[in-house]
Amino acid sequence: MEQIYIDTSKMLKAISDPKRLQIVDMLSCGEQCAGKLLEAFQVTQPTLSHDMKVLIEAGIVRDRREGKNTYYSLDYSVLELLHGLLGRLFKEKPDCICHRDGKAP
Amino acid sequence: MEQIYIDTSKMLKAISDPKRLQIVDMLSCGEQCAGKLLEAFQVTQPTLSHDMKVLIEAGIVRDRREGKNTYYSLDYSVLELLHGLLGRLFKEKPDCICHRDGKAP
DNA sequence: TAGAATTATTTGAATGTTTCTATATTTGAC
DNA sequence: GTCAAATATAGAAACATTCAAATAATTCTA
Repeated sequence: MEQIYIDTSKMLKAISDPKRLQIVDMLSCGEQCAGKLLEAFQVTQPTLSHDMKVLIEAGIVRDRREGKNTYYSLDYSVLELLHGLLGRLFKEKPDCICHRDGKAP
Repeated sequence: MEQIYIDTSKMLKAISDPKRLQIVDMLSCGEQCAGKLLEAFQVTQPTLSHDMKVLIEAGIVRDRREGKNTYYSLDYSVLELLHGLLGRLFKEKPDCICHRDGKAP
């Protein structure tokens, strides 16, 4: 299994949850602190904290501490990479694995 | 929770597995029958059958029976929809939920 | 209709995810 | 240093997912 599939699927898994997808949507207009995000969702604080960690570990979100608050923001370079990857994945391409002989990598 | 997040996350979840991502990649050059896919992966036949069902139920893949064989192909309209959705999700937009008052939908 | 080939479904065990309560950590204000 | 506010971590229960073995269903061929 090629690494690209593993890395991509990790990012996709992070946003393949309705709540986390909505968090990404909320961050798309700029960074927000945990408290603001918590107000917008009906979950406990530890649950949100865990979800943010999942997004951070996937590379999609960055965190920044400022005083008592933690601010979260999207990593656009990673998101654009993911978006481009998917665009290429869906389209026919000369180096597609279906053109290779034998087993898949 | 708005339906769009639920539907989108269902599609994302379907392709958030390295194996299924690779299957989508293999189908991006045209339809393939189950036997061909099975040759390319080191999984049992029931496992592949189950994975195909997940992709079909997410709307990403269509199946077509021809004699003893089942042929799978990508639904490009759905994939382009998903791709466009993600593109918009990541970018700032006037109707973003972060601009709304009160709680998130 | 029998038999073979191809794909689908069921079942169950192992594993992973979600999300809570309780507790800990970090930081600013006093 | 002590307290309060904001966030993180630990632990546990409930729930969902993964995947192989066994079995069933479908369809062609003879």
